[in-house]
Amino acid sequence: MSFEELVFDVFARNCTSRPVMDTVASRWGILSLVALQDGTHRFNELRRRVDGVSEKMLSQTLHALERDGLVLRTVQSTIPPRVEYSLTDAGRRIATKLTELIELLEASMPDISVAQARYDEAR
Amino acid sequence: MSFEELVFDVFARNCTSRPVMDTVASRWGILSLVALQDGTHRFNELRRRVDGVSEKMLSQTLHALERDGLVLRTVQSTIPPRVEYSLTDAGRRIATKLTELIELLEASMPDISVAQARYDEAR
DNA sequence: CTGCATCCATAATGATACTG
DNA sequence: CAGTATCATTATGGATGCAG
Repeated sequence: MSFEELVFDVFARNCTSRPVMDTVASRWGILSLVALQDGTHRFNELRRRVDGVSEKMLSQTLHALERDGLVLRTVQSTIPPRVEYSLTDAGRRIATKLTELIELLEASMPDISVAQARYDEAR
Repeated sequence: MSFEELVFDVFARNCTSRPVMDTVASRWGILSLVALQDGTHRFNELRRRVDGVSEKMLSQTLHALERDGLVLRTVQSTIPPRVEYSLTDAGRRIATKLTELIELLEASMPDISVAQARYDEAR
């Protein structure tokens, strides 16, 4: 199976890259990937780190990222079970870029806050 | 009004950067910002470019980006009206980073497709 | 401990029709 | 052209119960 010669374009309505982008750039997808950048983490560890995520959404997000080959999930069938999540090489590359985006956005927040205040003022 | 001394953290549940990140990294937020990278565009131009977006979502997304100070909206009250959208400096910085993310993701799609096929195969 | 399954409430999204 | 309004559909979130 080879996809090498295909062109992927997120601007195209039915490109297969669209759902992948939706998963990666989703609210919890971004935070999950970035939270895994400093190494392996367990489920509830991630849950605490990604403040506000529900069990259900974190589980769903991690499975989607695993399916996309960005997150690796390893299970140790001990009692109690130990499930660990980490990034694949592709996942790490994307997480790095997401971190840059987050840093840029957080650095822009002062300007953004001022713009929002001005905008809301005007109505 | 000064926000300079505040720390913004998207990982915190109630940080004001969270909704901004949601807007920027939303399905249509990303594509709208990147579509505006090569200059000024009109509403229906963007609508054609961002394949699959509904009128409502494009309108909503552009308004949110305008409120965040990332997109500039200029109206010429002629008949028919001419409304133009472009990026602000902050918008341009973020759009540049989003473009890098898109390029990275599109370049990773061959690997991702293989991973998805393997994953789906296994169930 | 790590989750999946289910039910329910609410929010986001989309299709369509209509207006200045 | 550039939207808004309305309604239908879908996604998301919270709570709870249960299993390996």
